Amino acid sequence: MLDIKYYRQHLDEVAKRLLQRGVTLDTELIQQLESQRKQLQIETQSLQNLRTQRSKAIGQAKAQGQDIQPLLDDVENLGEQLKQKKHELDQRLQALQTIYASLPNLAHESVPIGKDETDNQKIRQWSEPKHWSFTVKDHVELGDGLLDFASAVKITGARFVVLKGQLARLHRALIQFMLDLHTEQHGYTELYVPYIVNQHSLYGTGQLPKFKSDLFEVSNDFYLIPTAEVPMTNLFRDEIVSEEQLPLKRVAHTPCFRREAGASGKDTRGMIRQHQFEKVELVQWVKPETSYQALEELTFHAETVLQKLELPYRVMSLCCGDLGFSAAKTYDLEVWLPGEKNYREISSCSNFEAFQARRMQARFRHHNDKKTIELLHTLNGSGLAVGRTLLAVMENYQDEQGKIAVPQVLQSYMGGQTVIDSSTA
RNA sequence: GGAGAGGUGGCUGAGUGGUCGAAAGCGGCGGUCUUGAAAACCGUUGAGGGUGUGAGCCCUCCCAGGGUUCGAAUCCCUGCUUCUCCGCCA
Repeated sequence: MLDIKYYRQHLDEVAKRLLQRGVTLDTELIQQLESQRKQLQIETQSLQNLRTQRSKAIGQAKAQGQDIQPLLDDVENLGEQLKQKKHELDQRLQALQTIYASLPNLAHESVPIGKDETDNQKIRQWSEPKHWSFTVKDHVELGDGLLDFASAVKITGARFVVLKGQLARLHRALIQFMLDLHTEQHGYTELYVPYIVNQHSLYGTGQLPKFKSDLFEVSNDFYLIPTAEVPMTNLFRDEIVSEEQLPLKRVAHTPCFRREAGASGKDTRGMIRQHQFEKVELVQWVKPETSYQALEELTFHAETVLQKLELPYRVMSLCCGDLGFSAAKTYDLEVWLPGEKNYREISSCSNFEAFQARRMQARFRHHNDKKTIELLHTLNGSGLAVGRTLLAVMENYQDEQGKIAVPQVLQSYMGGQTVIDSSTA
């Protein structure tokens, strides 16, 4: 959410910038609601003030043994009036809150203008797709025997997978490798977090109220996490940290659960788009003036995983129209998939500025001026999506016989094994 | 799952219907003293919001959400949560 005061004072500018993101703001309605709100709030508060004064007078009179009946008669209607005003005020406040909470973040000035993913801007590219002297297979063919979709359908349903043998181990090796890299070389502290969260947490990071249909609801007020961003970022909900603690950097590996409600028919082959997948997530809490530098660093931390795995990728700056709800700026890392002959998203690194922090009241106290409390800026990025990394490794490390070489950095996590052969694994 | 006791400011903890946003202590910040520091002493010290150019004035918040009352930290209901005991359990 944006600063309410900012909405009030710069409504036209906000409307203009939201339009870049494809969101039309009914400024007239907002202005109308705001002016009603202002009037009702003043009236309500003055009634509350009156009530307090009268109640105190009654208390005093009673303490002195005076007859309080005349005073009670005097306040007879006050409660009813107050109730009425409060109700009217609440209606306006709720209407405004509903509008404000459903509005996305404003894009940073450096974000490319555009409507959809075709307008995303390529920032850089690392390495080149390999040239193959044989017909490459995709991960579904390569994983024959180890990548078991049929069993998953039987156990659960579509968009799940069972991994077996050396492939399951490679999957686990990737997780260990990523966690070790980020904790040992990039300064992140590892976390283990709940995979089920309440609605307050989902509101804080921006999944609720707008994107409920993307989530698996376990029971009333319990949801499976769609990303570790939710439990991690909410660690500092309603907290005031001291400036010296910043930047805070955390990493966690969790499964992620997504309904993929809007994706029916899309990416149905293989394990590109699953209801359950593993992700290693990077989260940072930083001072506002450093958040864009932090975004570059965090993106580089994610890129490092791909570089060490020697997987060709490119970095895309998402345009206004393709930006996620809470993000002010996002870099997507797209890995080369020979089986698809295409780059596919494998990490998304975003600066949310104060958008999430405001929703969750995550703040810091200035070191020099202890009275000053300011909202933090939050960032996160996948470092990386494990399922997609696994299939990227499979497709990029295949040979003519359909065997998969184990990337060098993973070999120590695989007991020294250098090749996965699905016919023997 | 059963029984009992709790949840108050950064922390400890008092407050069981009236001028309480809340005693006291600790901690923090500023000062006096000191060559410096400590000690001692003095002062100060929660958050969110409304309104106003401003000084200020005002509202809300004592786990959360409802309720009773002229008035609620205090009484009632629901939920969450912590601790102790019992049961069950990876």
